[in-house]
Amino acid sequence: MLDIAEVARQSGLTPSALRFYERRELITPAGRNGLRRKYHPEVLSRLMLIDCARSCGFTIAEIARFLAARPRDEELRLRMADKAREVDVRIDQLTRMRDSLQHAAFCTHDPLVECPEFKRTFADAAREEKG
Amino acid sequence: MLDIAEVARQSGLTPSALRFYERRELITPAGRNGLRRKYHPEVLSRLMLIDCARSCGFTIAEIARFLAARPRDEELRLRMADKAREVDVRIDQLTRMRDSLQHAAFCTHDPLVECPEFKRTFADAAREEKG
DNA sequence: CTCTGACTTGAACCGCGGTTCAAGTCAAGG
DNA sequence: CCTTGACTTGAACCGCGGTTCAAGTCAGAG
Repeated sequence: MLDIAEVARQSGLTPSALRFYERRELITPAGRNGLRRKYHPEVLSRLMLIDCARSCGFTIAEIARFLAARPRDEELRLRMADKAREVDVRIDQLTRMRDSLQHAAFCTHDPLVECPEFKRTFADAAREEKG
Repeated sequence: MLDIAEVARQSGLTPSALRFYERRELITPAGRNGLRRKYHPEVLSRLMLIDCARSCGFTIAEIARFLAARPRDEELRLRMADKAREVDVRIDQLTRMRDSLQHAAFCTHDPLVECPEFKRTFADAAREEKG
């Protein structure tokens, strides 16, 4: 069993963030030693999942619903499929953004935003949003 | 020239958001008609760029610095190259997240989070973060 | 048994990205 | 000229994702 400081150290989160996640029902301590929380080591992989989801743009509330999901929850399935499509769109955006950044890091236009190649990227993005 | 309501309509933002962006120096009206802002149509493509950057996880402050960039700003170039690498990592994360979501939408594990295929995804993510 | 210092709680606060509100201005139509 | 209603301002407020603080508890070392 791990205490909160150990979980914090291994997960890279602060104790206050862990308590905050608990209030939002993302994690639960395995038990207490007096007042002090003690955690199963498995909490660490759950925290990794949470971290990954957060950095993919899910809110805390979404993650909580998701973690509580059971296979019968058809509505949630639909939401997940929706989210998968959203994520796909974001992947395209990010891909263009990465290409633009790479170009911008070498481009000599002044100001950089006026670079025609750069502008084309966003024209493409706009076209895709409509089409 | 467009008035603020027209820019709002065409960009999908609210007038208050446009004024907020102005305070943060993301956009500037071309002039005023009395007190009322009037905008060049070009502001719309700038707003699309801003929107794209926002949805790629840039903060308002980052975007402001970026929009003001000139080719001599070597520090900014480095930051952009860094950011390109960060974005690349995020693309990988999102790709895994999309795959997981697609799987989860059909998976029958109860609870869904306990699905081994699902867990593998995050184990992969963890491994990649180290390597 | 006493002390210490890491833990506990709830409540207040923070920065971000805006929105909402009250009060005032003013361009355009009648 | 008068009204109207879309604009203007600054200031207060919002939800999110936490952090910080004050006050209290208590496990374990000495």
